[in-house]
Amino acid sequence: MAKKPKRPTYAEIAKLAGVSEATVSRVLNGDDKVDADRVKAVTDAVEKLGYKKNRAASALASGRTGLIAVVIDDDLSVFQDPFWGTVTNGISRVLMENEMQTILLVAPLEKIDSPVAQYLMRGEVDGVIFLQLQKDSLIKKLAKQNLPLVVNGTPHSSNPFAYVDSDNAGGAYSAVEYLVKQGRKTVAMITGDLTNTAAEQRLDGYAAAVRFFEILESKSLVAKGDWTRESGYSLANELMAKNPELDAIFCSNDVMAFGAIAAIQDAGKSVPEDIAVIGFDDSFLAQNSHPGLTSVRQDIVGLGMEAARMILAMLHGDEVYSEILPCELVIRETA
Amino acid sequence: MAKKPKRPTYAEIAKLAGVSEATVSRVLNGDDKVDADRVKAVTDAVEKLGYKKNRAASALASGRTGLIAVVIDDDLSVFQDPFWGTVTNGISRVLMENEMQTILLVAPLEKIDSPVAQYLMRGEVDGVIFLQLQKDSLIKKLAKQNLPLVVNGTPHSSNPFAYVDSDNAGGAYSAVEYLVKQGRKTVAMITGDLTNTAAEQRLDGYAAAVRFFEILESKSLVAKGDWTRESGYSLANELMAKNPELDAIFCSNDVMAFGAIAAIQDAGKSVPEDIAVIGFDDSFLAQNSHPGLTSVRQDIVGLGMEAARMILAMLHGDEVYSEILPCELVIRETA
DNA sequence: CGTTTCCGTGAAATCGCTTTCACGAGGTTC
DNA sequence: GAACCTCGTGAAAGCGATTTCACGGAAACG
Repeated sequence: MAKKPKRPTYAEIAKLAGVSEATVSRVLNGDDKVDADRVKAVTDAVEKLGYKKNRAASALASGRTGLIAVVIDDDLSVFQDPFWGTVTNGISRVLMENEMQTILLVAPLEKIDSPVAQYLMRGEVDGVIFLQLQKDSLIKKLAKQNLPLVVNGTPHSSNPFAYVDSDNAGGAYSAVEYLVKQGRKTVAMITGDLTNTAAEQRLDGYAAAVRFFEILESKSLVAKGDWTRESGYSLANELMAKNPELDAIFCSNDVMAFGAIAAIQDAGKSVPEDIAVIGFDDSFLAQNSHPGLTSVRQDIVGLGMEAARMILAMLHGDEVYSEILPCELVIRETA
Repeated sequence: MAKKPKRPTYAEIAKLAGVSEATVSRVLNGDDKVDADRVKAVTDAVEKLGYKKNRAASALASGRTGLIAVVIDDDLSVFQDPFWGTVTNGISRVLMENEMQTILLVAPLEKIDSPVAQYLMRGEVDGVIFLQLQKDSLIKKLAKQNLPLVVNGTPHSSNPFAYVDSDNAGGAYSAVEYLVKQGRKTVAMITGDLTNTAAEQRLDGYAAAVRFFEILESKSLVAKGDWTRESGYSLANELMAKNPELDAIFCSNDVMAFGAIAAIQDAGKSVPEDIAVIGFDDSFLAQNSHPGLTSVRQDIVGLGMEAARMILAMLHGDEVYSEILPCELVIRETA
C-alpha cells in the first residue's frame, strides 16, 4: 500500500552537511542564530537530497499539525451554493502556498460537543476558518482555548472574533446610487432573511442610500423576503400593488431578483424600461440568464484568501483585525 | 497557541486497564487475537478517560496518515461550478464517518512534478480522489506507486483506474425516451465539448435512443456545442433552420438548454408547445428559472460518497471495481 | 589579565503510537 | 512423556522531527 523509496531524513542531511540534526532543524525552521556557512551547508544538502519534511513527525514533535480546518455547518444543501466552494478555493490556494493543508469539515454542528467540535478542540488542527457562522457558542469555546480562528461573514455578537466579510452595506448602497443616477425615483428593496447579518447589512446600505439621495423613503418600499425565488415573485407583486410609481427594485440576492423580474413581466411591464432590477451575488444565474442581471459582485475568492492570510498571521503571533472587502456593481441589462 | 489540558495516552490506558501498551494498540486497531476480558478492560478505560488517538503519533509510527486528498485540477474557475462542491461534500461525509480527514488540493496540475503531485507522491496521504480528470500521466504515475486512487468521471484511457461516474448515456437515453413518449418526432441534440467523456457518453445515449425508438436520425440533428449559453443559442437557431419539423432539443447541459430556449423564443416559437427542451444536470439554474427546465439529474452527492467508499475499500485491501450511478429525469415545464 | 556573559552547537530526551520479537503457557503430536 | 506448535502478551525498539540543556569558546567587563 505504501511506497518503497525511503525519503531522506535529518540524519542524512546532518551527515552530508557535517552538522548535527539539531542544527538542521534550526535551519529548516528559520532559527536565525546559526552560522551562515552551516546554513548554506544545510540548505545545499536539503536541495541535493530533495528533502521534504515528514509532516507526521514534525507534528508529533512540535504539536503543530500544519492543518487548517475549514468548517461548513451544513445540512447537505449548503455546499450546493457555489459561494462556499469558491471561498474554499481561495483559502486553499493561500494555505497551500504557505505549506499548510486545508482540511474540510462539512458537518452539521448542532451540538457543541459534536464529533467535529471535539476534533477541533483536541488540537488536531492549527487553526479554524468558519464558513457560515451559526453556533457561536462553539466558536466562543474554541476561542477560549486559544485556537486561532477566523469567521467568514459578520458575527452577530460583538465578540472579538476576527472575521472577513464583504462590504454588504457598501454594495447595496452603490446599487441604489446607480439606480438614482439612472433617474429612478422610487426604489424598493426586497430583503433576505433578516436574521442573517448579510441581509441586514444590505438593508442598511439601501436605507443609507435612500436617505442620502433623498428619494422616496417609505416602509411600503421595503419587503422582507427569505432569499427564495417565490418570495421575490410575490413580494414584487406586493410592491407594485402598493406603489404604482415604482420604477426600480433592489433585491438582496439574485434568485429573488429573478422572481421579481418574472412578477414584473407577468404584470405586463418590462425590465428595465418600466422597472429596473438589481440583484446581489453576481451568481452564475445572473451571468447566464436572459436578460443578464445587473448585480452586486463580491470578491468571493478574495474572501477566502483573506481569511487564510488572517489565520496565518495569527499563527505567526500577529495581532489581527477583521477585514471588509469591497463589492462591485456589475451592470448588465436589467438596470 | 496550543491548548493546556494534556490528553490521555496509551500509558494511562494501559495502567488503568492493567495491560501493556502493545495490547492497548491491538485493541484500538481491531486486532482480533486479544483476550475478550482485556478488550473490555481497555475499551472501558478508553471510555472512562475519553481517549482519542493522537493522529500525528499514529501517522508517524504506522505510516498511515488518515488523510485522503481530493484533488481538483483548477484554474480558479472550476470550483465555481457547484458540482464539485457537492461531490466534495459527499466525500467528506463518508470519510468523516470513518475517522478519516478530507484534505483539499485545489491547484493547477499542469506539470507532472508540480508541488501537489510531489506532495501526493511523498506519501503524505493514504489515498487520492481526483475530481475532473485531465492529466492522466500524473494519475498513472501515482497508481504505479500503489497509492489508492479513485477518479471521478470516466477516464479517457482504458487504464485500470477505479472510477465513479454517472450513467450519462442512460440519462440521455431516458430524456429522449421521454420526449418520444410525449409524441415528439424530431429530436435534436446539442452536445457538450466532445473531448469530454461525459459529453461523449450523453451523445451515445441520445444516439442509442434515437435508433431504438426509430425516430428521425440525421446528422443535421446533432449540433456540437461547447457547454456555453452562446453555443446553445446559436446552435438551436441552426437546428431550427435546418430542420423545420424540429419539435424537441436535448441539450448536454442546462446552460445550453437555456440558450436554446432563448433562441426558440426569439424565433417566435414557444417552449414546450412548439419545441420541447431538456437539459442535463438539474442545476440550480434549472430549478430556479422560469419556466422550470426539465433536466436529467445526477446523484452528485452520491458520486462523492461512492468515491470515498471506494477509497476506503482499497485501503482495506479489497478488490475494487468502478461504479456507474443512475441518473433521473426531472420533469418540469420545458418538456 | 582574570572573570563573567553571551551564543552557537550537538547530545540526548521526547512526542505518542505501532510493530517486531521473544517468551511462556497450554495444546498437539508421535 | 518428550518434542513441537500455537497463540496471546509485554518489553522494547523504532518512526522522524523538535527542543531542552549543558558545554566550550569568544567577547565583554572590571
